[in-house]
Amino acid sequence: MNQIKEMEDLFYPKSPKVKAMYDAVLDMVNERYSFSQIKVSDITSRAGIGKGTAYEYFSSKEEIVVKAVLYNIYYNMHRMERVLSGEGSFEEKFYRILDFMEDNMEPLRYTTELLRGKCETIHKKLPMDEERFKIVQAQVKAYVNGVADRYMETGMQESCFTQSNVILRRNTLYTAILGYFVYLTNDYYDGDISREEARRFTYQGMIATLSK
Amino acid sequence: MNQIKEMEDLFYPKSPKVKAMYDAVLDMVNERYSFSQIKVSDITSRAGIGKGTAYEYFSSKEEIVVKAVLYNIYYNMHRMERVLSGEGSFEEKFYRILDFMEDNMEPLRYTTELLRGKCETIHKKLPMDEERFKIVQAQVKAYVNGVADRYMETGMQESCFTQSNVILRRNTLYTAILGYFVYLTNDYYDGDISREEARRFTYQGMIATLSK
Amino acid sequence: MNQIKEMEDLFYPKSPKVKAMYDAVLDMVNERYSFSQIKVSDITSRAGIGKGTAYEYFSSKEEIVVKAVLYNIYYNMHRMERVLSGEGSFEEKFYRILDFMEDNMEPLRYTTELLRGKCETIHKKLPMDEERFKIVQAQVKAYVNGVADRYMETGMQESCFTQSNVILRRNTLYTAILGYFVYLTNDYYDGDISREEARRFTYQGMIATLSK
Amino acid sequence: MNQIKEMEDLFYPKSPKVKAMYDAVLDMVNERYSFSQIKVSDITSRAGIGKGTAYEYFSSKEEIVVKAVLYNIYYNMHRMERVLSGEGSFEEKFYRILDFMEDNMEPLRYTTELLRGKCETIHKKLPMDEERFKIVQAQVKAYVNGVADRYMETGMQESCFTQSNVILRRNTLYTAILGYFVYLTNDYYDGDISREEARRFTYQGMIATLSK
DNA sequence: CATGAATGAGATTTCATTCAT
DNA sequence: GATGAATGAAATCTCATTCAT
Repeated sequence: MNQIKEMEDLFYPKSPKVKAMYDAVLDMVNERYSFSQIKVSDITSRAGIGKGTAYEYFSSKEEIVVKAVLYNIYYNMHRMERVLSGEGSFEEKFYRILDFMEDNMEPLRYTTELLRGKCETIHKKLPMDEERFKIVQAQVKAYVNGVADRYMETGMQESCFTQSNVILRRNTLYTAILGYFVYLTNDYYDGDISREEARRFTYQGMIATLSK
Repeated sequence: MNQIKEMEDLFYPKSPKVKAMYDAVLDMVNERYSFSQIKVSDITSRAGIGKGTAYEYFSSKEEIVVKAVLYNIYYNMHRMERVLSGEGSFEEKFYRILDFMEDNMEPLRYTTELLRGKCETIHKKLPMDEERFKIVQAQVKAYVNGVADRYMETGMQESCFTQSNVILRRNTLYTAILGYFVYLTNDYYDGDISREEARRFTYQGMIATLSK
Repeated sequence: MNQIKEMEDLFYPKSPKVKAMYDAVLDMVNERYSFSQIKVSDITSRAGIGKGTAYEYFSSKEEIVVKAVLYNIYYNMHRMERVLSGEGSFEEKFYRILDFMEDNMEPLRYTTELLRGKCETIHKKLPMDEERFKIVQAQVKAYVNGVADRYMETGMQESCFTQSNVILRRNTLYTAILGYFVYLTNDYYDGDISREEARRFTYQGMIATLSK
Repeated sequence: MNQIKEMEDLFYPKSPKVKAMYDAVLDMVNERYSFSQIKVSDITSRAGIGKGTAYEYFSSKEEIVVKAVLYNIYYNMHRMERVLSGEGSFEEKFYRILDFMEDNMEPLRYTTELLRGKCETIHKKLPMDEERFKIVQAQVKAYVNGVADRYMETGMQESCFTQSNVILRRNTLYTAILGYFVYLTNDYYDGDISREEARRFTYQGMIATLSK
């Protein structure tokens, strides 16, 4: 719990300029710029600040981009958590998750890739050492898993499915979300399958997988 | 069919030096080097040739890397196709697919990311124009989809499931594969879920999703 | 004499903040920071003041550093002058000079190097023009030479040596001091020659050089 | 002896471009450029090569400059050694040493300053670690001392002086050379003392210091 | 007066690409 | 064909200086 508190301290933007830089990075991520295609000068000009200013708040491009995407995850998971702990059925909330994923597809992909890539180059330039970075990564993951687990628990309580193994339930949720991405990036738009059909089919697949 | 023929001409390495360069690129991809982390000098030194030689066969780094990964897909899909048209039950073959995916996880991820990224920079440096490139991309996709569709058809014939919509079947296969990736990259190794359990659970989820 | 008065006006720190900045610079010089390694932000943070404040009193980094070292020379030569015009034999005073040099070795070296370096860059940033700067330099030199000459005159009066040429006497004094530096930076500490031996040998060398 | 061999390997320029870069650095040193005033672009343009070429041979500006000055010392000490082991009296050779010093005053000063400065910044950028660098430094020093000691031994043999302590003799030589620098940088040119007088006086001071 | 956030000119460094051999 | 030394455009990063508060 105070781990999350630490993340909050780490990533909550202290200044509007930092926020503007995070937004600039995330815009570029949404426009599918890769890490090396994102130039510091692009970030600062989009953020409407001078190039040198970036280095008042961060010590390298690597730090800017990594913190921007971690901030994004943290910020959005927070919003999602509120939605999931609010009103609505298990199924309705599943579609809210898909909405959310649709809005954040690119940063999520990007984060995954960034966190998985050959990191030597990146780690060397981060202010935190590799050990510290792994802890942060683990915290993010634990946080996300916690949100997913609590959500799946409500599905169980609503008798939507019967599977009681927490890990299988969680991974099945992740798989269903990825499955929806498959529609998004492939066929739903070419008319064969409507967006609604894809969503319902995805939901039912998850339920079927977790039942009996 | 002559589309495939064309790909074959395009990607089948004409010279052992080209093959060595493709292998070098794919090794680096497996070691999680990102596109910008792959240096031309690394490729040529790993391939055991001079740096200038790369430009005898390709006109840019972009061309080398893109062709290497497309070659990889083409080559492996070919092998997979033979497996899938050979002996064995639908379920057995599913596990062969997972084997294959496990062996080729990195290049597959990489290819996906590379083909999805902001391509202006890359396209500008490819010898084919964007139009031409999209055709190649579409051919690859159509080829892969064809293999998947024929495989799923055999599952229908063996009465493993009842779903008759080709697109839903295909995407459910892709989803199941991605779902197995979720285990690979997350939990199966930390002891909660064994590799075998993860595979069986994945298979059954796919069958459940496609039944009734 | 009114030249010295002018130096006094120029370098006697008007405000405790200026004094703190001079001290900060001199500390860094003693720690062997080169001119470009001394950052304005280091000076001000060591002096315990804000960065902008430096520019209330000086118009460039160059001016701060140059005035700090000139101030240092002026201040210390003043102290030395009092010692040399006080009680004690010529030989005793020589050892006091060596004491003093030992304490101020780094700033003295630094000043020498700074005043000798390619000065275009530095001059362009000084509030005084090159002409004016040369005058100040000449004043410093004349002042130092005056102190040395008066001291050597007492050696003559005490019949320590016979050389009557003022310039030869003065330069021999400087040479002896440099010679002691040779011991300080080389051998005296490695056990072969003790600090006391080095000092006595240096003194006797000077006397021998100036006799008959 | 094979230590010297190692230095030779390390500093003898392998390519004319490297030699041209060394010359460019040494020219700038002679023009009194400080380390930070020497820009890589100046070095390469003076050497008549492209900026990137510098990084084919060296991995940082620090390495270029440090190797240039070490090369210079090594090269010149070599020449000097030949002179000192050739024909001529002890006194004649002393004036040859002064000639040599006059020609190489700037690089010698510079080297001294460079090797004495706060080196953190510089060491971090050298390809050799601090340990290795200290060994090279020690080799240079041992080499120079060896040349000096052999020369002073001949003075003893020619009965120019009586002092038998090797370290005192060596340091007295160094002091005499520095003493001549005092004339060079101060008074000899303003007409009071001729260049010849300064040299003779310096020689006699050294002999007097080392006699009886 | 005092401050420190903001700036951008200018430095170092990288690496895809060329081309003489 | 094959090579790798040479290149320079373009990137990251530093830090003296300004100026609104």
